[in-house]
Amino acid sequence: MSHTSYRTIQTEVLRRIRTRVWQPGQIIPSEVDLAVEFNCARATINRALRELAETGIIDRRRKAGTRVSLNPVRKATLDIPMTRIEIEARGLTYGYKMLAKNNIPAPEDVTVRMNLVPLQPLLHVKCLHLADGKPHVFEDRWINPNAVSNVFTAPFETVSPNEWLLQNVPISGGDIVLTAEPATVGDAAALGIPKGTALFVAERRTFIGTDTITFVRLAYAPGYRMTTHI
Amino acid sequence: MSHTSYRTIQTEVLRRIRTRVWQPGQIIPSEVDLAVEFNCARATINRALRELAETGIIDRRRKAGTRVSLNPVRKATLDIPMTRIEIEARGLTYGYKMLAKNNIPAPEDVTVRMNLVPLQPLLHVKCLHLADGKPHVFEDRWINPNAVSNVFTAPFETVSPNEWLLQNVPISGGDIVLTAEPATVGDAAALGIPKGTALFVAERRTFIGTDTITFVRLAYAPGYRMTTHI
DNA sequence: TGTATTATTATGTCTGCACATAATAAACTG
DNA sequence: CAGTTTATTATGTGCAGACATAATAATACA
Repeated sequence: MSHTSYRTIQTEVLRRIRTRVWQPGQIIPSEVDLAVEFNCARATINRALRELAETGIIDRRRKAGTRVSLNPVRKATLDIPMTRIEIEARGLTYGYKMLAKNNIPAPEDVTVRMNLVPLQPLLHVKCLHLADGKPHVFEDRWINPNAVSNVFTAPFETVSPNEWLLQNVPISGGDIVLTAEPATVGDAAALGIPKGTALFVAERRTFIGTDTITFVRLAYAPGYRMTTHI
Repeated sequence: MSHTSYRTIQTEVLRRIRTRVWQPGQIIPSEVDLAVEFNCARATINRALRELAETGIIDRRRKAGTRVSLNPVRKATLDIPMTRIEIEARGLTYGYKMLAKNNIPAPEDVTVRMNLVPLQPLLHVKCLHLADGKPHVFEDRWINPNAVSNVFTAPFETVSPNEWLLQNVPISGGDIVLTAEPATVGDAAALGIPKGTALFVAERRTFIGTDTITFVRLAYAPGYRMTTHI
């Protein structure tokens, strides 16, 4: 066996798990043993298994060894592109319209989520992303000017906060909450749909260090599908 | 600098990207150069950058080199646990109730999605997962008996298909579609909510090789939040 | 001048070795 | 025997070197 790549090993390991040669909860041979079996370096086995562990298929612990996951928590990867790119990737024409821009004290539910003091003034931008002229997603965003000093120079009349922030603010961490909600009056007006329509909603918080940069609620027009694969 | 781990390098690379020392679209020094700068092996730089590339922060291409992503497609990881585990992890009591089980010809929308011939008999199971006695998610599942020969022996009266399949069927892959839908009559009856309520719905297909094992529609009770972080 | 061929180069992967570290098992001790 | 200390061990990480491969740049050629 000459060409023993880490991918070959992954395939074989997956086959053994699928065919129950190695059963859920069971320990599998050590890296050293597998390296002997596959006639390769331990580093190669290590890489193969490390990547599989990242997907949740196997569990690894020092000294305890590697075992097939008992409670398979599969991990799927969601791609979070810029909205413009997402629309253009579907072959549709992207359109953008700013609906409102204010620098106002944020309501409490926003300041709580952003971990800021109540009534702190934040930049509030509402806008609409269009696909082939039709409303695609309604963006309702709060931006912390203290974390993004030059935000007042941003041309949100022509560039979406989504895009401007991605291009102008240092990349950092965040979290995302996906829910289904009935369309509010504001959603309904922006998207041109009846109030109460079931909407796919994503709420995202973005941090830099411990500061919350921005909080955004994205209400997608009916029919939106977020897809991923395992 | 003695302790130059790949994590240290990742942190520093991220810092340079955040602080615009390396700007979006710009090429960054080669692995060899960075190895010299950080006084470590190229393999260490390689690992640091390879992992960052997996998150979409940088783009790497042979010969062309490594550059900071111009259109950052962030990648978030969704955990897909067994429903029982998901509920118990929140400290709630898990409950399960089978609502129906039939071996019937599947409707066309199901056979299409499962890539099967029309009207093929499939095992249809409807059930409810409860959290602290309250409906949590309504599971409407179709199982291909040809791909899961022993499915008729499965005790779906007491164990959910979700759980039984994960424990008993070798899975090779699948895809997930997340949407928001108004509750159907069936959803409403199962979950005890008004028809038309906005529901978070996940549709999952699971494959073994090219065969579709199962197609499931999971309609979550109002208030369900799917969370992830970047 | 446009096209085909041939370097060149940065990343991709593998090896063999070394030491670090966390978690367990074994030994020890009061 | 319970509790603590001390091996032991599988994985985690790092290094130096080698060859593979894809993509570009340079060159040769028609």
